[in-house]
Amino acid sequence: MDIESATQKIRRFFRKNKRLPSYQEMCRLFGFASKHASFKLAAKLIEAGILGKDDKGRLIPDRLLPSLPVLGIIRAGSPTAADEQILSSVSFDDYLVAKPEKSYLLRVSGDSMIEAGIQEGDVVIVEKDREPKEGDIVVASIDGEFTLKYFRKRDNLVFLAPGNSKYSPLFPAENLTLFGIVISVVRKYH
Amino acid sequence: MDIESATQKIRRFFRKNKRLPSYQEMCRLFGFASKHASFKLAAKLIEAGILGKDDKGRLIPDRLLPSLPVLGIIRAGSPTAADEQILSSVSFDDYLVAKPEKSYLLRVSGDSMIEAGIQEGDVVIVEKDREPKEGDIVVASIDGEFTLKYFRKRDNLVFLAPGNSKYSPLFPAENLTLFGIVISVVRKYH
DNA sequence: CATTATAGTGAACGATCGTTCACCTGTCAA
DNA sequence: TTGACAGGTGAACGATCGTTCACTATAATG
Repeated sequence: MDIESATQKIRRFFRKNKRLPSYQEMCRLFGFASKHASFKLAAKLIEAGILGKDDKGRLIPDRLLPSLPVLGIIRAGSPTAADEQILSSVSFDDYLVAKPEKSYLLRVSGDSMIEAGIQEGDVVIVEKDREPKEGDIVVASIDGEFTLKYFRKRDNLVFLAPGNSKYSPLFPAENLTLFGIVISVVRKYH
Repeated sequence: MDIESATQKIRRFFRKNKRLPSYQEMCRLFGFASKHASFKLAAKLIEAGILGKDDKGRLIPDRLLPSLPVLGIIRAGSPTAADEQILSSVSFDDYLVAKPEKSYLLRVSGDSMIEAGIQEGDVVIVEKDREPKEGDIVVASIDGEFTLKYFRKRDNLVFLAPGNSKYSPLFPAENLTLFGIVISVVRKYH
């Protein structure tokens, strides 16, 4: 049983059960008859940095989580491994949603932010209770209308600007309520 | 100890340790002196659908995972809970990356796909070993140049089209190698 | 051939696991 | 005042946990 296929099997187990297998379960997973075989294999995985250990000796995932390789574009040539490893080990959940208790998702309808690269059908992650800065994309209700727009502030004048030259900026006549600022955008093609 | 604050503490533990606490650890977490108190509290959380149980009696997360509310835009009015719950319980990892073993990440440079809503600095998730269909966005090497473009096929003529009217379509003179098709896009603002 | 290393078996240990049971409070309604 | 009940304590159980040790089988090396 080589390390790579073992990693793959453990990863599959972890994705399915949301936890790591015990040594006993690894035996079923790998076809071992003895727990000690799993124990030694796990030691190798720890050595390889794929698994880790708790303060109290329990197995914990380390580089087991979907660590997609991050490639960089070199102008001419094939894609090569990028030096930055920011995304490689972190889950998208942690990467995209900093404060899950203050966030919600919104499926975008309309084309008012299309020049900002936000299309119909995209999902935006919105964080509440945060002071918007000039240029942020915000979810707002302006005079009863509910929209996704740029937050603009010019000489103490606050208004909402669309990311689409077909539309005009919105100046609040009566009421402007902010429901949060957009911290990330997600799009899925297939 | 009410259910909500217990859920919050367990969620915090799970995010930190990538696993659920044992009843003993819950005692430290909740300030209990007896495991049985944790046991009964966990029973309530299971009743509430927040936790679940394994085939073998182990605790597993159910609705504990970061379940961001998905809101929908009603034309006039405040955002309300959307009927679709696709995203609510699924992690972004599972949502965005269908086949992690065949995927990689690419940080986008350049503006050649800006009209497709893909900007400089965005991260695209690319899946390898997949036959591109007309209109797919692909990562390709054309005559030694490495790019992100639309895959076009017209009357058996294959070429690459940019998502930016400033640029022209690229017709392969010698060589066209595909490195995968873009299945999702991720952008982070803050 | 002998030797060393690698991989797996199998038994055993103390610790921790989930679970059950009996008991001890308070609080609130009858 | 009484009884029921919910919430927490504490001890106990068998099962499983991680870990250790001694042993076997196979392959590679000299």
